[in-house]
Amino acid sequence: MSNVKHIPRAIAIVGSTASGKSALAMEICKRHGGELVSMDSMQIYRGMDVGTAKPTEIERAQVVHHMIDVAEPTENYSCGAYAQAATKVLREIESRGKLPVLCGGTGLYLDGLLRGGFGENYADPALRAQLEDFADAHGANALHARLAELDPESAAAIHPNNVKRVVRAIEICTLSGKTKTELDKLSREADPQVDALVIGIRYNNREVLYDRIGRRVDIMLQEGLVQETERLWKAGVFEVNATAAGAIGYKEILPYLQGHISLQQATEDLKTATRRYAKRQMTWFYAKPWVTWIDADTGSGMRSFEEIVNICENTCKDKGFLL
RNA sequence: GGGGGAUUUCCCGAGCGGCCAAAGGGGGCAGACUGUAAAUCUGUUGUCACUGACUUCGGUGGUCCGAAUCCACCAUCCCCCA
Repeated sequence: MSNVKHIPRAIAIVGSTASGKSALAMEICKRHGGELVSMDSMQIYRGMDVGTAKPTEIERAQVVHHMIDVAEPTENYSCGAYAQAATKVLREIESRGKLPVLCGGTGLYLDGLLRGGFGENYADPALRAQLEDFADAHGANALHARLAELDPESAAAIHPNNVKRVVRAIEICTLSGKTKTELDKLSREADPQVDALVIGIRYNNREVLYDRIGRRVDIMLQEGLVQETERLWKAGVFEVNATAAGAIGYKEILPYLQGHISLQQATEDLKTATRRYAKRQMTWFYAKPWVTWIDADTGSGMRSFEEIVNICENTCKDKGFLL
């Protein structure tokens, strides 16, 4: 039979938005012949550049970037599709003798990659719509009861009010012919797709991070976030109920374009939404025992970029991911 | 100068004599999340020695067994007449 399947090794850099993870990942790539693999559910989409803080042309010329601009904003990408495509990319990078460096803030995508076992992408928009209508008509609890019949364990794990998740779980059970619980179990037992050293950038002083977020938003506005949103609007992104329409930035600017609120209000909303998102990312990553944390700020203030890069390199060396 | 309406907990905003530490929303804080995830959802949000006590509803003083809710005056803001 076959030998043990080779699993690509990779360094993964995670953290909340505006944490500085991209700059760190770029630097690691430059120094060690790496190629960057984005783990970002929104940089996936073409034409969403300013709002997703996508790497610039210059940056992409300096370091090869993957998993960016692989789908249209009007289509719906998925975690499963990401896991499969990214796994392939990682293998290719390694076969080229380069170092794969994953970087991004979409925790679910990282999970998908680490756990593996994703097969077919179970999705049926018509069924989905039908289930949503059922919830509207009969209430969230009634829909939840349907899931409880199909897959009691999933039902127990998902709050009845979380209609979106309940719908998705029923969709998966229906299309796969298995319970979601069974599929999760299979995925847990499957071989991991990547052997990754996950490094997280952390801010002990939240104000420091929030300042960075504020500044980043101001820059996005200067770089044409409003115009970009308008382009997406005209392309119909907001009409088709696309995943991309839920991206922070466009969602907050749209009411301004529609004349409902002032640009100042939209800017404030955007900053608030970004801060809240950052908090959710922190909650997600803090709960993962396998993240090795680097403190971006110490008791005496912000660390220099140089210092952060050095700590990261040393950590990678200690764990055998860099020579 | 005269008449009317406001003032509520971080913000917006309900409440119009007891069931009010005060609805609801926002924000904050904490959390969940393996298949749409920058999404979605949950809890919590006056203080404390916390199944109870204490301090809050512009200010001061009243009425009442009892007031955020009624009365008087003061302060600030808005509208109308002049």
